[in-house]
Amino acid sequence: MPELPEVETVRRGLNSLTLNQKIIGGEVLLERTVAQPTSMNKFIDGIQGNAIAAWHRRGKYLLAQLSPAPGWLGVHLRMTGQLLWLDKDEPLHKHTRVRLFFQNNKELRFVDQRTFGQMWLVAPRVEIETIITGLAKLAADPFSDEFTPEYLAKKLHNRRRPIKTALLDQSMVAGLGNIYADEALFLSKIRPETQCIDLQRSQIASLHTAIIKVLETSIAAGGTTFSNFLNVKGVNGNYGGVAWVYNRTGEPCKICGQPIQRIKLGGRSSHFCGQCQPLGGIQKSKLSSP
DNA sequence: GGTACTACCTGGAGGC
DNA sequence: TGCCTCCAGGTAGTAC
Repeated sequence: MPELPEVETVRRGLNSLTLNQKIIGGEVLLERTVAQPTSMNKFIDGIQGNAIAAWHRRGKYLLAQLSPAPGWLGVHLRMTGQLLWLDKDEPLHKHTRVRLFFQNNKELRFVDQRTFGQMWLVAPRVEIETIITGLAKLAADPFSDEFTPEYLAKKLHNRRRPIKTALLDQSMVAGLGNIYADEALFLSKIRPETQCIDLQRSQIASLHTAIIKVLETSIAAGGTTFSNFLNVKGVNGNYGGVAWVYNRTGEPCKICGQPIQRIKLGGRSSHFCGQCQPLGGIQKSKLSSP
């Protein structure tokens, strides 16, 4: 399930492979993948003849800046979406949803098993947030100057909800998902069900550091090995091998040896170590690397 | 306004 | 072997 590090890995790959090459056509194989415009012909007509000047990322959204018509192509991978840069004659995968044809027999292919992923075409001179409405709700990016311990403390101030649920809320922190929320909470020794209002300032500062650290570690590893994440060349990431708690239910904690526990919060699985992440307590740090 | 819950969707795993 | 049920999870919409 692509989160910020996976989306950033894809963005970097796309920027190295797809820029300044004319889009000569396309094909929409699953209509609901394209959220805007609702007409498939308008989508293809609007995008062809352009090239991609640069790929940007906001939270988990990928935004392609089009040229010469200064519009945008927005992509959200949701759960299982993949953007693959392939030769046009590569056999079609069963879950291929959208194809964009480039010069030189190349193709950008959107493959998405669970069909949650979406694409938007934003016409020139149209405010991007009016089309991709999720962008307007995004909080600060963890790698932005705006994302400081004070910013995080302000966001969590007086909130009566579990910190894990808050971290998954994109209006609190942009880009975190289930994997890295669990990992960041482990690194900061905070139990997932801890109410935001009960967090001490030092815990929030620790959490702020942990969020950045875990995201940087994963980006350096090329994203996660979990699920079916692939970069634009179809290669899996390497983060899974160094995960502290995610997807390790019952396995020994890498710090204390206690079995990793799993609970449900907000309908999502949360993984934690009951010893290293005591309820309401702050433990002396022993964490360095797995 | 803040929070919790549900639907969307497909394929794999597990039980019978 | 085949069928059924449950589970995974990001986001939008809805209810309270």
